Amino acid sequence: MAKATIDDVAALAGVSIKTVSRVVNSEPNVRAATREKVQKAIDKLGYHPSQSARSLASNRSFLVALLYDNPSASYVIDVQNGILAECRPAGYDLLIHPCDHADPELEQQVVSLVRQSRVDGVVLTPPLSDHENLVRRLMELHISVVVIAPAQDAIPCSSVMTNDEEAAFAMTSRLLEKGHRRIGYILGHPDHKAMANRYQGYQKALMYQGIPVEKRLVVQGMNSFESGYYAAEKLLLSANPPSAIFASNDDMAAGAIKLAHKLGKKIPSDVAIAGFDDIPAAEQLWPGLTTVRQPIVEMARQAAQLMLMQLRSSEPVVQHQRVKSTLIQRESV
Amino acid sequence: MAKATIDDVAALAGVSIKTVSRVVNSEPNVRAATREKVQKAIDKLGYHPSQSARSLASNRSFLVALLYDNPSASYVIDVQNGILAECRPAGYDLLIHPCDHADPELEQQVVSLVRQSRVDGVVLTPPLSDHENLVRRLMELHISVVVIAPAQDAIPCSSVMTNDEEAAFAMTSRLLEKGHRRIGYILGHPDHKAMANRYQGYQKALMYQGIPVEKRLVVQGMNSFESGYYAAEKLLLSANPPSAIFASNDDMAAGAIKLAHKLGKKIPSDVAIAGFDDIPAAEQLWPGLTTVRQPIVEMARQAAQLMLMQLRSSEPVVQHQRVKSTLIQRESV
DNA sequence: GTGAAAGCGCTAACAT
DNA sequence: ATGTTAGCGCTTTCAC
Repeated sequence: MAKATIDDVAALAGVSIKTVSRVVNSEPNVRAATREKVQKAIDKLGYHPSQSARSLASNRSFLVALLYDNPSASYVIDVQNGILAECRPAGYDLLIHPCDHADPELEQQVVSLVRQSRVDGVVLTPPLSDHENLVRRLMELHISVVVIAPAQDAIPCSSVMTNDEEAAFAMTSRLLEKGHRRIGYILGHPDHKAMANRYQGYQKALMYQGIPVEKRLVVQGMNSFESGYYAAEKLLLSANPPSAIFASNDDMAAGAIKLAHKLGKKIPSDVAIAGFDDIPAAEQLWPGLTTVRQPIVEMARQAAQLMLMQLRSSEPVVQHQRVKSTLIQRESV
Repeated sequence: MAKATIDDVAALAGVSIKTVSRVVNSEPNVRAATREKVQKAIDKLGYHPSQSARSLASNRSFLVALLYDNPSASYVIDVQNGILAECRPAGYDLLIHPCDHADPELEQQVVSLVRQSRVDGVVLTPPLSDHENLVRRLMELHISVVVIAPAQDAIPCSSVMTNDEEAAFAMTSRLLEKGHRRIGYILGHPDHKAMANRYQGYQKALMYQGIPVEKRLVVQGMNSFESGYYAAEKLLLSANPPSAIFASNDDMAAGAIKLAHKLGKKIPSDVAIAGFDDIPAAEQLWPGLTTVRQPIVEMARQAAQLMLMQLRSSEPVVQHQRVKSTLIQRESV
């Protein structure tokens, strides 16, 4: 059973290759008896259709690409798993393609990828989701494009959105309920536009309670653990330190927690700390990190579903899904 | 510039398609002038060769698959990145394929993948690296197979090995130097044979100092954070608790640290805790986790190099690389 | 409900 | 150094 081809199967089953093709692709217009006969031949020969051959003939690769530029391993893995959960049963394989959102040649590289590998669709994660030129370029190639968690729904392709602003509003409100009035905020990477939505939520919650947003309580972070550590340093070593810190992602919150420990501050009594994302480390930290959980796997699944939908209907289908994040209460707040 | 084919390029350049093919594949026997002429036509038309067509014609897919069954996101991402760093420049794309090492149908699924997608090579990570039947099956398909960190070098294919036993020996010795005499050990998942090597190192270090291995100080873990937490519970709540705990991976060590905090024990004065792997969380924890760093990205790169080497030489090439892990001293020991 | 013929866009083996 | 001729293993179109 070296490598059976469709001809071998057809010969063994005593039918034409077209009929075998019909059976393999679950097409109609085959008598049950014929179908069974063919199936038997397939099993006996251990026949597996060649992707390359069917790609060439049908001009579809059954390949989906995931483009990402995200340092968070857990995020990427969750996205991969979510996409695969939908794509695999549908017969699509996943090509992964990490890239640099700031690379001026990004667009061209991606075009090469799409043209060469003939991928049928592309999924983008933040911050690529907000790279309008890239999205436009991709759509010109007439392939299916879906973006995960774009900052705005202005993007002209299907997307799965989150309620980041709302969730950040809720978290800030929670801090407020606990009696905190001076709440430090660690901003996310400026290239990640979605991070701005979280900051919006923070501001709105404060304003809602008539509390002014103090510039000195808002410091820049870059999404990394280290940047969170240093941002927290600015906050906690200042003349009038905040009683709580809300970091716009968990890695930075982890940095803040580590600094608090170093300074001998008790969490949450001396300083409460909140994060955003619910990375695996969030529950491993001491104390457990109160944060916002994004249903990443679910988002990726929905993105893949949108993609498959588009792939099936020859017409371009643009649809926007929305998922909800939830507040996870642990011990750090 | 809808979709140029090799014929379009040949026509525009005024040469035969074979010459275009030569230029595209950087083959010899083309005059510099001709090469340039063809290149210009390629650029002008925005020509990208079709993978499907060349796969079908050459019987190579330029696709490599990564098979893994590993819950650690950082591990998988590191492996992916390492492989891509080598494969991409060589023109190979990466297909990812998470799977279940305990699934009785695993072998068949993998065979399907390889036959259908016509992948040229497969990389396996633990615990798949020790799945002898799977490896054998894969090799029967005459594709290039490389395993990362197998427990033994008995596997009949190329591999990149680690010195787990040695590193565990070193870590245990470090604990001994610090004066610890009762060192608890949290075993890894029994299906991960490589974990047994770490335990070997622990035992040998103790024996080397004439210290008997106490059964009560060795508890079973399952590689997860939770299992580490419960294993540490058994150890620390026992009648005569150890003064140090060596967990065979970082996730379990993190669990042990969390429990120690809960019990109000100071780390490392009340109980020292050591891990293995150096996951990103290791430095984010409080106190920082003393652990063993495996050069995962480097291992993956080497694995990819072995694979590419094999892919280039038609003969099967079996080669074994060995990388060294290093002890990372932080504050938990 | 089934089949025959014509490619898909390349590479391989052999000319020239 | 360059060109010609066959396929690779399927899907598509159209005939029966």
